[in-house]
Amino acid sequence: MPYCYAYARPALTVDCVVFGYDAEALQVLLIQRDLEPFIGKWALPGGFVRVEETLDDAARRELREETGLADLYLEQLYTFGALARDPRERVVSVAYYALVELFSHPVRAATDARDAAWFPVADTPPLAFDHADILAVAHARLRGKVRYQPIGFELLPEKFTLTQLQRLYETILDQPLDKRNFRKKILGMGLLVELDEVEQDVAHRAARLYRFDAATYRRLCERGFNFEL
Amino acid sequence: MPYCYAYARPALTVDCVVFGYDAEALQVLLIQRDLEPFIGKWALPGGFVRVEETLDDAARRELREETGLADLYLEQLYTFGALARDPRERVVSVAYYALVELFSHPVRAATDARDAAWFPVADTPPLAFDHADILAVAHARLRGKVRYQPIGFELLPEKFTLTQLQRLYETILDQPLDKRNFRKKILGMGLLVELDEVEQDVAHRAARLYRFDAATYRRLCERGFNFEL
DNA sequence: CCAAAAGTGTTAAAACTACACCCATGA
DNA sequence: TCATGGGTGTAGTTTTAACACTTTTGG
Repeated sequence: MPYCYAYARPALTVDCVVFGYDAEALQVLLIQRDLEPFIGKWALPGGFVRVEETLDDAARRELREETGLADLYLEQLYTFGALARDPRERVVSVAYYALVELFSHPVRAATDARDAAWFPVADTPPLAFDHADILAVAHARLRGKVRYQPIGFELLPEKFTLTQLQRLYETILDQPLDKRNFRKKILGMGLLVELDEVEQDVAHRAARLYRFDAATYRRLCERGFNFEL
Repeated sequence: MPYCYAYARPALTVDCVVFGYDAEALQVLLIQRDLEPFIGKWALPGGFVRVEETLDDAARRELREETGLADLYLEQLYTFGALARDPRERVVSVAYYALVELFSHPVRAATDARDAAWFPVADTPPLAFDHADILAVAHARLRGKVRYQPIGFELLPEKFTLTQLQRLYETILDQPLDKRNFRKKILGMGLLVELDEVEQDVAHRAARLYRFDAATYRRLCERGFNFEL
């Protein structure tokens, strides 16, 4: 035990709530623990923060190590510090949430994880630690944030149809949206580029594809533009 | 050094950004450090998290110890984990922000603090550590949150005039508001109770006093009400 | 030709913005 | 009686909400 301090210190971890979207429901990436405590239980990916890495770096490293995911939208969520979160000892955890396009990012279990898999947010298995609380906070944050930041696009492929986008918003906000009003509003912002492409392999009229124009968004933001709904 | 661990652990602190409002400007409560490092410099109140207390408890305890403040609106802000935040060693800090009615809560310096005083947010002395960054994040959060949560009332006395409320919003949002439109909107929400009292000791017509009706607000929230602007 | 989803405008109601004068009070 | 801020309404504009049919395509 070579690391000694004058006062007791809580352990510090990061936990990541990774959201994906599969045209049916909002999904969350869980790992099945291969370590005590809660061995065999499903949990959020995460682990201890090293003393020489930032919190963001720790979150990205743990995600890479435990699930194989890299290069995703990641943002700090909240820090959980209840006394009995972890049965072993006092552990404070900085939670992050991430958004990823589910299909183009296959996941694989690795370090400390027996398995890694997607579950519908509304229907997860029982989770280890206070991870159900963390998931609930993350879900609430996503619902709130999606209305005034264009982060929904992180959950879709680069090219998408307006109907896909609408379904995504309907799923996250859990309310139906009017098709014409939705299109008017979203196109009116001028943040979508209409592509010369349409959907493939559908048994009906193919929809036009669009992509989100991040450069224009940044430019508009500088001029005081606010994304909304 | 009786506390030893198998891996190195960052130290964990809390820091508090306490906002007040004095009819002129938004103020922040700072303490003058009486300890190394940054001895003599102004800083946010805060300190180490004890292993047997929650983060919220630590924030409240440090505020009480260093400034004498208790019973205020307190909310977690963000966790700061840059590698060189503290020149001594790796320290991760969970930042909180608090709102307090400035006049009825006198502050006094105490533990580890040579002095405690209010400064205009827009004109603080140079701050220790990364506390200027923390203050900036807290200020941005306050500006954002005040629009869709009725937290501005925490900065005013229990009984206030509509003009005081309007000035507060103008100060926080840093933009002028139209008097008639502001009154129409805020009264239209039905969250203010008109009292049978008016201002005292003013050299002109005395304004009616109101108070925020927290009970009604909670009731409306349950029915899906959303405070806005 | 049928099924399925794409795409497209209008209208009424509500919300927002801009704006100016009289009133009450104390000095 | 004057200076100071308190209190009040309306009209034009913009935004939002509700709503249904025709088109395209593949099976």
